[in-house]
Amino acid sequence: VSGARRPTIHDVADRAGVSKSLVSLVLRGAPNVSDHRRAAVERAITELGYRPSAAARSLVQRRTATIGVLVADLHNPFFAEVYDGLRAHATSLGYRTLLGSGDQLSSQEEETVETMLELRVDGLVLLSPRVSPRVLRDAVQTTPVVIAGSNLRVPRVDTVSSDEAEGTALAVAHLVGLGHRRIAHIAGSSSRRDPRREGYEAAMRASGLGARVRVIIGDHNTDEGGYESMRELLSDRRPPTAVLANNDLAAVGALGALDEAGIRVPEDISLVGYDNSYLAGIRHIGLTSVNQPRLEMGRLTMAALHRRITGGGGRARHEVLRPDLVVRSTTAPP
Amino acid sequence: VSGARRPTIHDVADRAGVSKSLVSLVLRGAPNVSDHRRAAVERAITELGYRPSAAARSLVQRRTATIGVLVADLHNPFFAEVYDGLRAHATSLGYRTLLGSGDQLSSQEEETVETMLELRVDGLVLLSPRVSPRVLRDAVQTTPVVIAGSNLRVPRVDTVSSDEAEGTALAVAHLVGLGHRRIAHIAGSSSRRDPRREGYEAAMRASGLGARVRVIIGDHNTDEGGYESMRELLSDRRPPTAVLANNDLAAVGALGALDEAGIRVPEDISLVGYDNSYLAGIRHIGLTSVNQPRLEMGRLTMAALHRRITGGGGRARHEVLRPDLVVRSTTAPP
DNA sequence: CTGAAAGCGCTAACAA
DNA sequence: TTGTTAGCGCTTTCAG
Repeated sequence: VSGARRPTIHDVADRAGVSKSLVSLVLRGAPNVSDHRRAAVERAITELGYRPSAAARSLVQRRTATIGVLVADLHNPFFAEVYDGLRAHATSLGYRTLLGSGDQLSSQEEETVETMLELRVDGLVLLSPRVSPRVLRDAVQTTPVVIAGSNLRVPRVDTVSSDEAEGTALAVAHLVGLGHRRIAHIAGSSSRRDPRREGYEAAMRASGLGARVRVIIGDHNTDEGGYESMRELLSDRRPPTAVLANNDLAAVGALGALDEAGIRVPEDISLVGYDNSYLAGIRHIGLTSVNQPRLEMGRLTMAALHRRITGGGGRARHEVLRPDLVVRSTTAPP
Repeated sequence: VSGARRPTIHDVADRAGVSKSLVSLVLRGAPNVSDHRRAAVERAITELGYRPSAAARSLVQRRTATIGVLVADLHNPFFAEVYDGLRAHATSLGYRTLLGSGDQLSSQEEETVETMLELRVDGLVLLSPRVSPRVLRDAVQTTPVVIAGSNLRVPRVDTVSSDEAEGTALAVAHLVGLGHRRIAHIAGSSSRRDPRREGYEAAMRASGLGARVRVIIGDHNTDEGGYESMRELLSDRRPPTAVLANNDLAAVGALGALDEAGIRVPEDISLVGYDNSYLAGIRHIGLTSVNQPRLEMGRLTMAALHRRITGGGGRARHEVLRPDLVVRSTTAPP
C-alpha cells in the first residue's frame, strides 16, 4: 500500500539501536528498562508509525484479548443496547470486542462465527443466534461461547435471557386489571415454541380467559407485519379491546392500522408492545411496553464468558432476568 | 479451554499421514492433489475439528482478506443500511468484514481504529467518523481508508457521501411549492459547518425567503432534542408553518410536541425529516423525508476501498450522490 | 538491565 | 503429486 512495507519490531529496534526484545519490553511497559533506552525506543516507534501486529502477537501468546460478538441483526436496537452493556464490562475486564453481523441469515451467521473462530477470539457471544446446533457444538469444542437473548440448551454454553413468559404475563395482568377481557396477541414467530405466545396463552388461562385467546400467527416482527395483523383483528366479528404485540415495531405497525381505521388509542383499543425499545419511548408513540434489562443482560453475558475463559468449566448456567412493564399512553380501561 | 490444545495443521498432517504442505494445499482447494490423500486430509480435519489460524496465515500472507468497518453509532439505522450495501459488495470481492463500534465517542472510535490496524485489516471503512485528523492521517500511513457519510478532506482518503445541501434544498423547494414561507430548521449540530443547515439557509435565500430563516441550533439528533426544539418554535410570536428537521428522529420528536399542543400535522404544520430511515416509513408516522441512497453508498465505498487496496493510489476521490425527497403524509399546503 | 535464540501455526518456493 | 525448508513478526526463556 502506502509506499513501503509496514515497520516491524525489528525496524524499531534498529532505529533505536537496541534489540528486538528490548522493544518488546518497552511495548508492554516493563519496569526495568533504563529511561534512556525507553525514550529512544518510544521515539523510534512514533517516527516509524509502528504498530505491533496482533497476528504475530497472538500467535505466540495464544490469546487475543478479544471477544467476538455476533449480532443477529444490526437493524434491531435491542442488540445495540445489550452490546452497550457487554462492551462496558468487556473493557473493564481488559478485552476488546469485535462485532459481526448475521444479517438475519443463518448462513451469514455461521460464516461469521467461522471468521471469529479463525481469528481465535478468546470467547464468543451470540445474541439471539440462529446458527444450527451443529455449528454451535462445533464452536464450543474450541472456544467458550455464551448466548444472550435466548435460552437455548447446548452443552457447556451459558445463556442470559429474560423471562418472556413472565413478560407477557405482566402485560396481560395489566390489561386484565384495566378491565379488558378480549385481549389478542400478534405473534412474532410461527414456531410452535414461541415463549411470548406461550406466556400470553398461559396468562390468559390463568385469568380465566382461556376461551378468549386470539393469536395472529406469523413472523410479525416488522411494522408491516403488525399492520396486517391488526387489520385482520379488526375484521373479526368482535374485535379485541386490547392487543399485545410481539415487539414494539409490530405494535407501531398496528398503531398505523388503527389510525387508518379511525380507531382511537387507548380510548377504543389498548396496545402493548414488547422490548421497550427507544421506539416505545418516542413521544408521538408513547407505547406501553414490556422491558428487558438489556444493559444488565450484556453485563452478565460478559461476566459469564469471562468465567468460562478463565477456566470455569462445568455445566451450562442459565441466567434468567425479570422483565418489567413500562406503562405509557397506549393502555387504558376499555 | 475445552481440555486440550487446539489442533494445528501439524496434527492434521500427522493424522492423515501426509505433510503439512499437503494439508495446506487441500485447505486452499488446490487442483493437483490425489483424491485419496485429499479425502484422508479432509477426514482428519473433520475428526479433529481443525480450523486454520487466521493469525498464522495472515502473518505469512501479509494480508487478511478482511476489511474493518467502523460505525460511529450502532443505534443509528443509517449505518446498518450503508453496511448492508458494503457487506454485499465486500463479499462479492472476496473480503470478509469485521465491525467495530465507536459508541459515539471519539475516544472509543480511536481505540477501535487502533484495534483494526493491529489486526492488519486490508482496508478500513469509517462511517461518519469522529476520529481526530491526527489519528486518521496516522492510519492512512499503513492502511487504505475510505470514509462514508461525510466528505472530510484528508489526503489519500476517498469519501462517499450524499449532497446534503441538495437534500435540504429539495425539502425547502417542496415546502415552498406547497405555499409555505415560514419554514424553520431544527439543526443537528452546533458546529458552524453543518451542511444541512447551510443548505437550508442557502435554499431559503434562493427562494427569496432569506429574511424568514429560523434555525434552532443544537445537537438535536434525538427524539428529545426534536421535542424541545419544536416547543421552542411553537412559542415564537409567529410560529412556522413548516419545519425541516435535521433527521428523522428529531422530526418524530417534533411530532410529539405537536401532538401535545393539539396541533395537527400536516393541516396546521408541515414536517420534513432527513434520512428516510425506517422510522419515516412507519405507517403511524408517515414522515416526508429526504432520502440518501444508503445501499449505493455502501457499494461505492467498498468499490473505492478495493481500488485503493489493489494499488490504486493517487489523489483522494470524493463521490457525492444525489439525495431525493420521499413525500409521505406530513406535508401539505399551509 | 539487555541480547540471542527458539518457536507460535502457517504458506510458498523449491526439490524430489 | 508430495515433502522440505525458510521465514512471516512477535514474545519469551535463558544467558550474560
